[in-house]
Amino acid sequence: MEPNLPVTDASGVCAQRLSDFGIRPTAQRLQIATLLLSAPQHLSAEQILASLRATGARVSKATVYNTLNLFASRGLIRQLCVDGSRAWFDSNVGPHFHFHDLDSGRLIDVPTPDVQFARLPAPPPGMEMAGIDLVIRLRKKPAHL
Amino acid sequence: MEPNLPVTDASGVCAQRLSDFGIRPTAQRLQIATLLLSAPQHLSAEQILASLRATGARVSKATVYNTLNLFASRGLIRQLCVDGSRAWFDSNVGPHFHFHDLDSGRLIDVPTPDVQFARLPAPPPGMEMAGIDLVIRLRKKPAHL
DNA sequence: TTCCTTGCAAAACTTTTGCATTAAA
DNA sequence: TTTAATGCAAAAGTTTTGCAAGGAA
Repeated sequence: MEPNLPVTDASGVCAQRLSDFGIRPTAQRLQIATLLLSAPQHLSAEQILASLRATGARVSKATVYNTLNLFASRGLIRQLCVDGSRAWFDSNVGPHFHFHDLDSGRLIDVPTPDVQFARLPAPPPGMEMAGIDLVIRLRKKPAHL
Repeated sequence: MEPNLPVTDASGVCAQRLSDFGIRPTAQRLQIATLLLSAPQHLSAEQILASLRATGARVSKATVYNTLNLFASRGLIRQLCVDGSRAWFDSNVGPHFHFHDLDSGRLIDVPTPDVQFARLPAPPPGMEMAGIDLVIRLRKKPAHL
C-alpha cells in the first residue's frame, strides 16, 4: 500500500470523472479538472491558466478555453455570467444560487434550501424552464449612525 | 397648437428626463435616449449604433458606449448581464426579472408580482443586499409523444 | 495510420481610452 | 471663452480559430 497518498486521490478521481462524462483524460484536461474540481469554487480561465503555469505545468491558453468549454458542454462544470467582464467556471454543478460581492467581485454559493419561491411565472406557450439563475448582489453595509 | 405632434413628444420627454437625471441633453444623447426609452426593451450597444446610423444620425461607437455607461451610472437605464457575449441595456429600470430564450437569445420581462420569494438567505455579516437578478432560462418544449 | 488534442499566433469581438476637434453654456 | 462632449483610431481584454506539430489508439 502507498503510505503517503493524499486523503482523496485527486487525479484518480478526476480521471474517472472525465471518463464518466465521455471525456478523454489527457494530461492537460486532468490538470484542469484536478484544479477546478478539488473544491466547490469559481475560477476564471485566466486564473486557471496562471495556477497551472505556477505549478510548472505546460498548458496553452487555447487549451484552457477549449477544455473549459468542453467540460461545460458535457455538464462537468457550469459557466456563470455574473459580471460582463469575463466568464466564471463553477465546479459545483448541483442546483444552487449565488451571492455576488460588488466590492470585491467575489462569488459565494447560496444553497438551494435557502431560497424558496412562493410563486414563479409560467413560461410562455410552447416553452419550458431550462434553469433559474439567481444572483443576489451584495454591498458593504454602511457604518450606522 | 401643433396639430400633427405624435401622441407622446418623445424628444421633449427625453430631454426633460435627461435633465432630471443631471445629464446634459446633447444631440447624440437625445437620439440614444429617444430610441431606448421609447418602449420597455433590451438593446445592445451595436444595435443602438446600427439603428441610429440607419436613420442617418451621425454617432460614433465611442459615444454610444460612453452614453450608455453614463445613463446606466445615473440610473436612467439598467445594464444586464444575461449571456457572456455582450451587455444588454434595459430601458425598464423598475424592479423586474427576465425570461431568457436560449434558442433565440431574446429577453422577456417578468413583472415583479409574478415572482414571490418565500425565503431568501441572510446576507453575510456586514453586508447588505444591493439587488436581486433573476434570469429564467427557457427552451422550446419538446414535441410531445 | 488515423483521429484527436495541443500550442502558438493570429483573428474576432466587445468595450475602453487618448487626443484633436467640435459643440454647448 | 471655458468647459464638456464627440469622433476617430488605437488599445485593451476576453475568447475563438486556423493550422502545423505532437500524442494516443
